[in-house]
Amino acid sequence: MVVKGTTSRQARRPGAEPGLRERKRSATQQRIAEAAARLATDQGIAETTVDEIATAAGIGRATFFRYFDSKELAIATGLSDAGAYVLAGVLADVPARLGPLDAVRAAYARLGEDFEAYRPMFLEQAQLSRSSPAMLAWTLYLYVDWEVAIAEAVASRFTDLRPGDPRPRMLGAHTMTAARLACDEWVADAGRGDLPALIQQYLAASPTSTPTSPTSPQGES
Amino acid sequence: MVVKGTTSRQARRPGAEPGLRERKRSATQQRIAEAAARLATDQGIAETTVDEIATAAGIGRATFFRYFDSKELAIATGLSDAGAYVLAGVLADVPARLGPLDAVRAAYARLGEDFEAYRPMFLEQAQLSRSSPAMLAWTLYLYVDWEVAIAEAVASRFTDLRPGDPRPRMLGAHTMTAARLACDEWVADAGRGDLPALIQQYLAASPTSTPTSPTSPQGES
DNA sequence: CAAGAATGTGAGACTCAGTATCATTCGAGT
DNA sequence: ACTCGAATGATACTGAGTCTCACATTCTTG
Repeated sequence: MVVKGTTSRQARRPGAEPGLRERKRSATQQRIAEAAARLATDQGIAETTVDEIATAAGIGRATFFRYFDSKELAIATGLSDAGAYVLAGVLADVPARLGPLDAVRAAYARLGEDFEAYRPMFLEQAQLSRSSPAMLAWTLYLYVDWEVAIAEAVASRFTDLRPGDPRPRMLGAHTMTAARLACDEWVADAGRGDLPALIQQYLAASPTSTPTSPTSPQGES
Repeated sequence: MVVKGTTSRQARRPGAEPGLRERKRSATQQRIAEAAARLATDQGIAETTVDEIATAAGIGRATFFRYFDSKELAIATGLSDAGAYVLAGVLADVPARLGPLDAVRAAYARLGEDFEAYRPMFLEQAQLSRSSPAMLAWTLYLYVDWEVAIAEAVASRFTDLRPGDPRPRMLGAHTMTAARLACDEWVADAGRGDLPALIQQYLAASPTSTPTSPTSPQGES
């Protein structure tokens, strides 16, 4: 759902490699998202028009809307391409013996290792995502895609998984929620705090960690 | 954040009852949301203009945007006022001995009792919330308010709650996620299934129900 | 390689969402 | 009653998002 659907009535057989048309399409998609994110980061969202983004991406205005439903969505996509989507990829490299939740925590820990290098860029993007109601709304919309990606990435770690099992999707949502709330708190603190640690704290705060049980703070970075 | 903030520099002392001005304001807010939801339900979202909503609510066009940031937000608010916000209210009436998660499950069970009466209306609203990317984005945006409301409603059920404890917010998000995903599945099934039961299933699928541990099905409907 | 079908593209026109301004009206407190 | 701050509505304006159509590009089939 990240790429706006093509009108392809001309179905491609599943096994074949993507043709020139599809490669061009995803390349254009990426150029637009990158241009949108860069312009919005530089000049602000309101000051960036779709015309500018389209020109910067080397396409026409009408074409822009064939790729993204809204300006905010293009920006949010460009911001996040460098961000949370990689989590699904990292998840694949985490030891298979780890359970779903532990795998997520390990993946975040891995990502947190070179967090400091990206801190300023990350803060800028996190602030931009929250800078207006419309921007936040479309960011939340994108999170759904990430939830699905994470759900697919962890699904194999569930044993006795029945079709339609709610657990992978719920874990995907839980993961994104932890990231979102941790980011909220981090941004509210002007990006001074330790975001990876915050994420781990939120991840640990599962709904079944009943108050009577100690809910050990889990202070690992 | 449901009501768009007033510019009130003339602070009202916290104890006093709301004056005519504030009562009028929330009444107008509600009239707009209701008119927006009704028109959108009747004619569709794209076919409903802000002008129509404003006229139906008996206000001017410019005033509309002093109450809502976007058309979709007004519609989503109108749709949800009849829906999930009541959950926070029901939560207060649930026996105090229940823990946070059990309280949520009990509250949903209570709401599910007269679900059948509202099934058609509920389905219509759920479909409308998912009818377009923009509508879904703004619906997700509203869910954040509900998360906060639920978090506040369950906070007292956590023992040893430190300020800034992530658990209430995470539970609020968990609750809304369960409702959202259950609704997705329910809508995909054209509203034929048992929504309350679905919600309970999703609620039970907590991230710590590790696959190695039996993950007791918790089959109470 | 040729030709036709399917699809992607850009230009321009159009509707309407969302913002800003300003004169007017309304509510709260004296 | 009087005054100040806030809410309102009319108006005008920018720009998002949609639509259509002519044209270009890619895919397919022979």
